[in-house]
Amino acid sequence: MRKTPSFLNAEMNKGAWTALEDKILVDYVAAHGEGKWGRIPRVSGLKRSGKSCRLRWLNYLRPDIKRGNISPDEEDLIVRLHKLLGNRWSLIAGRLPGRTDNEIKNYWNTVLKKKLKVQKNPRDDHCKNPPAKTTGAARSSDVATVKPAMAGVGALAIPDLGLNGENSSDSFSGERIWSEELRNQAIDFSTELLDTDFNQSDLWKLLQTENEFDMEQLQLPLLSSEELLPITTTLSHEEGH
DNA sequence: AACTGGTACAACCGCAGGAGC
DNA sequence: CGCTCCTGCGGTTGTACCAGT
Repeated sequence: MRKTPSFLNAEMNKGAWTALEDKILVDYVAAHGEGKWGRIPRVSGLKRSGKSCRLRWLNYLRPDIKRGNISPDEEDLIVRLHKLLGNRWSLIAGRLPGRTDNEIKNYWNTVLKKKLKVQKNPRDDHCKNPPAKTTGAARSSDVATVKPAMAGVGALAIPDLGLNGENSSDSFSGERIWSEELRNQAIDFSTELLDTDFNQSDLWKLLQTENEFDMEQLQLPLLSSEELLPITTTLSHEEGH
């Protein structure tokens, strides 16, 4: 791989961005759009590498960045996605609107790693956050008729509420109930997977090649019948056209 | 008030892969 | 086919901030 010429490196600023640099970058993107990051130093005179500009824009300056703490719902989703995808931060971030891969990665490394470690060794935390067990209220057979793998992938994001409406604890957050918004988002994810040619998708190939996809092993709650409804409806619609 | 250790997060680095020539 | 450029990803580092002593 080619490296940036040393004479350019010598001129590049490093470290924290100044307000002026931010403004130059924002102005550039407003005028030229995203992409072609390597041209920014030449065109705008900004003494930052293209990579640095891209990172600054994506992780900080982009207008749709969601500021503030990660909500418990988002935290749950991160944990579930991480169980399935591993350290694919960009994929995980793709399911959390307004959050960046860098932010999620940092959050995982500084917060969630410790939380999960405590859950694995509850004595360390004297049962403050006892690890919940998967109830298995919704069995894998429930999804067997609707392209089980796909339904399962979507289901990873949805805590099982139980067929009778009572909350069963999920693998991370105990008995807390997800917000309607995030639940809908997770169901959208499932539907999206069905809408797309999932068997050809990168995610599907990844799951197959890496043999990571095992819902039982992951102890992830599967979709209840209620939650499967929007998916089965979509599928019936597709197959019946 | 000064020091210290821990935490959170911004930023950098190396690498891989795709596109265009 | 190989080279160059560009983009994106994940791991790691640097540092500001904060709480505790």
